[in-house]
Amino acid sequence: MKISTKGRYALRMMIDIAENDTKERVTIKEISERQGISIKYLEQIVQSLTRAGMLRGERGYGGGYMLTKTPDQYTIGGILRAIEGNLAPVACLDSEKNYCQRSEQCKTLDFWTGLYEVIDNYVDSVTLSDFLEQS
Amino acid sequence: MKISTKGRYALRMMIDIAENDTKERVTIKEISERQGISIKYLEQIVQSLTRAGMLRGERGYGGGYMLTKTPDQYTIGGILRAIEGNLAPVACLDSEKNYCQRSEQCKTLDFWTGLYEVIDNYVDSVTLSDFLEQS
DNA sequence: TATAATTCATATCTGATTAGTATGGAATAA
DNA sequence: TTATTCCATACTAATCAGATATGAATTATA
Repeated sequence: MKISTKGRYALRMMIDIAENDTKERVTIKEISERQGISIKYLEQIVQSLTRAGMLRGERGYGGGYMLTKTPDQYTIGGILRAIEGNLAPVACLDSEKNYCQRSEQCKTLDFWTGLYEVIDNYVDSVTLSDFLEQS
Repeated sequence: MKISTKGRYALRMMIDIAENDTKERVTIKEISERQGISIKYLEQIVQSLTRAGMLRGERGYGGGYMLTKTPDQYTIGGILRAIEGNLAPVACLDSEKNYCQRSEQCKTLDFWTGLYEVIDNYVDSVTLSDFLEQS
């Protein structure tokens, strides 16, 4: 029942980019130094984020990453799902692999669905801009 | 970000015992047949529950398990924690292994704490009796 | 045009965890 | 004394987490 390091790092990375977005493009190297996470691991994480359309990357000299939207348009739920897939707390609710034959008769399904909802509601109620200092 | 099969099975097991508690003691064998889970796996799960004081087991002929409290006195949170340990959604909040040095300066800690709280509140707001048909 | 800086794309490795089976002992009623 | 039941621990196979490694593609600049 844990969000992986990738999910946590993705959030820190997005905050870091949002904070430094005013200047030039933000490089992985910078982020790595500020956040104390290896460049190679960050590269992997950032790819999921760019593929999800959350960041735009530009290669070569002077390249780096930038946000594609304003900070208030990113929910934390969106960021986490880009990395972790859905946040279903039990395999039974994992739409990708449609497991359970018992779901018809299952007495616990409603309970798990309720848990899924409180999680989703919470993570979608917070946006990137909530992490930025208002000046 | 998943509750394990042990956690899910523990809940089904507790409901099963609560439903059949009126009669004699409930055996693992019965539960196994009704729930379609192997005896050996259930034995492992039930031990965590008895050690947590949630069930009382009696050995030998005519033995089996029974609840130690009334169904409304079991929160689902309590049952899950007996199996899974705490339900902290990130390692940073796992009190057992006190990880993070960054927690002082961490911008995301409050967010994760909030997620932890909505999860705990939800699972503690439901009790075993909510799964029983009122007759 | 060469070079350094950067992202992009995969492959590989290691250790931990999950999910389950197996083996055998201890208690108890018939 | 035997069948039935719980109790305790060991073992195994598969998957996942958490990275590291290798190298290609792109771009500004000297």
